[in-house]
Amino acid sequence: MKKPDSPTSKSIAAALGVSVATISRVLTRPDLVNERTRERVLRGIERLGYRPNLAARDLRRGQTGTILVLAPLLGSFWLEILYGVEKAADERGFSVLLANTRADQNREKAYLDLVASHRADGIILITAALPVGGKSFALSLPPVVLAAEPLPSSELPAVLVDHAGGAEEAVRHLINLGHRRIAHIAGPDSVISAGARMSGYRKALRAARLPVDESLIQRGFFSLESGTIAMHALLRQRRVPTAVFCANDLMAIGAIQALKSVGLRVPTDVSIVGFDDEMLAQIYDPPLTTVHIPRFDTGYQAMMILADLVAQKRPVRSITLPTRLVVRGTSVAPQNRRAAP
Amino acid sequence: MKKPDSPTSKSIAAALGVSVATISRVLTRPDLVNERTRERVLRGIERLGYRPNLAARDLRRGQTGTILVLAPLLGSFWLEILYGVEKAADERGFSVLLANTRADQNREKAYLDLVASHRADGIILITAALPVGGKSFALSLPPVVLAAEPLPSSELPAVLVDHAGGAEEAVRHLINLGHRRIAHIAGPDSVISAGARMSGYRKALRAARLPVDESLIQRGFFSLESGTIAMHALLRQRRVPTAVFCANDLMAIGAIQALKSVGLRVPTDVSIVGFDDEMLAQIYDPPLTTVHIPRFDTGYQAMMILADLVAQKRPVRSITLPTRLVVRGTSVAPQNRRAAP
DNA sequence: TTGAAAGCGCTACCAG
DNA sequence: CTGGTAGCGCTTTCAA
Repeated sequence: MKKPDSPTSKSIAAALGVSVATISRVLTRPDLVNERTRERVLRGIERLGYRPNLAARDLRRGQTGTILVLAPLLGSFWLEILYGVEKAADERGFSVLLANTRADQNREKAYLDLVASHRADGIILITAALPVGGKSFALSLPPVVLAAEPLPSSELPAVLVDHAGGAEEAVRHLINLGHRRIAHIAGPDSVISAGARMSGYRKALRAARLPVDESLIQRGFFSLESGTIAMHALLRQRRVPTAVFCANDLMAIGAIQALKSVGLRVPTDVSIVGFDDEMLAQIYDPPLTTVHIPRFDTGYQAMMILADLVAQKRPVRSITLPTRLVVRGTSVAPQNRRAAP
Repeated sequence: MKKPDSPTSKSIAAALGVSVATISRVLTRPDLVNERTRERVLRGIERLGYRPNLAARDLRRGQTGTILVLAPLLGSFWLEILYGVEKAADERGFSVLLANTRADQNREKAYLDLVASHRADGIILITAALPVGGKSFALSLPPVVLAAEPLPSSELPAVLVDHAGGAEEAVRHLINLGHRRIAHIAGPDSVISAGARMSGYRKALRAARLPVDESLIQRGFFSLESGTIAMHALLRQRRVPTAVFCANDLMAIGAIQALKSVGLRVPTDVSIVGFDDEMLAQIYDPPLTTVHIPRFDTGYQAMMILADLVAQKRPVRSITLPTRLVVRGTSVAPQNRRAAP
């Protein structure tokens, strides 16, 4: 029985007749090593299957090469952001720790501590609604970058999305189609981006000199059911809207289902526009007109900023990414009912 | 200017007038410490905001308390497995590193190395189709648990799903409804579970003494488009099937869209059953009859097994989880066309 | 019950 | 260009 212990720099050094310092240099600053020794060491490492112990390296360097992605829940929406983070992390030589806080403050705190505990160098916070532990948080702040969703009154660097602009474009699209009575199914007040989407809706209406009818604004919770309920409420109005702009795709689909359930057709009777452009939007029947959010890019940029932050490179700025309207099958010009037989 | 360095066990020990050993013991073996000292140390730790340096702990212990989840791509399907892994990891005190191999062998190799590099203690492999670096892999094997998808000829502990049983139940459901001409849109040959689903299909047919018509079996690639294409191929058969069992939900929806495009209705003209029970299946119109896979549980169990493996606890076994048929709106008894006017 | 001290494996500094 | 070596902060004997 031999020792099945994995080789260390020391054992490799001994086997090759060089010092551990040389092993280390070959791996981290190869330019400082004579080419022939370097080759020899490299071959030895390969042959003996040596892998540097990153725990030791981390300890010595005081860094981990790992970042933490913290999300309150992990829907398919956030998943794509994660892809982007991963891609960038890969390029910058970081590993990605993933943690799901399930919107629990305690869990969140615990995960934030991972940075203080030297398990990660920084954090990408993908969150909505949930403020992070108040002021005490801001004090001993680890490197944090916000992704996709702003936090109230926070100076943290962030990669944001132009929710208001996207909403405005969506509603303008409806207006250009000829709609005059356009409703809005909004997201919860607690979510900042939901507010931004609503203000975009209002702005587009005002820009077209259309009245903003508050009874045409219903609030939902981003769930399919809440979209259905909101739509039914809209249907009870004296004059039913000819189009509805929904704050996300799921509620848009809920609205469509409500419409179908009372025998109204989309888009013939009512046009619907969603927000987010989830996979769902493309696949649904009819395919949903919606506002695309550059999720992958959001994650990618956030990771890049975080990497700079950790390396204390350039001064960090926040950036806002544009959205893009994707016109599919749920938005058409309003049909003049009286023209029908 | 004071040192903004984070406190270490040494600095805490000095501040409290105890030795570093005591600090360590309070945190890891509190029972070995006198109650009063323990209280005092705990308070001191709290007050000074001490967090043990996990890199140092990892180095000393030779373990990291971190596991790696390796997935070839991260669809919403895998996401729920991830939830389960996370939950269990949380319970067992592990952190979760996430890596997306994008089905690239090199990246996969690199990530596998994270264990050898002491960045993680073990791996949960969520994969399909892709064999992992051949025999050399099996040699210096880190603790690995397979989730959801078996690997060809592998002895690795795994949490599997009874794909064949689920498929059989789905087809039996169709048969019980009165269908006799049931087609199958299969997944790619390279995916083992796709094969299992097909064999379940065959088995159900045989059990009902129904002929297995090979022309009624079309192959797809788990994508929506491939489902559409396969359905069109089925439509070209001399006698169109009255029901189609699809190897996943996406292809089922592709099939439905193909049917709609030629003016056939689901389920009136043709019944459709999917597999996986993705969120999509519930939301789609009509809602899809499909086979539910216990994804969360799969991840949860896999993590539990891995934790045991890492701790070298009980001998590790593989387990197979059952599926569950979810009857929704796309499967009904076949309509007798001749009875129509 | 507590303290002193020996490393875990690596990197980076200092000599040569 | 290379080697020797001092720690990084922690856990864990071994003594007291």
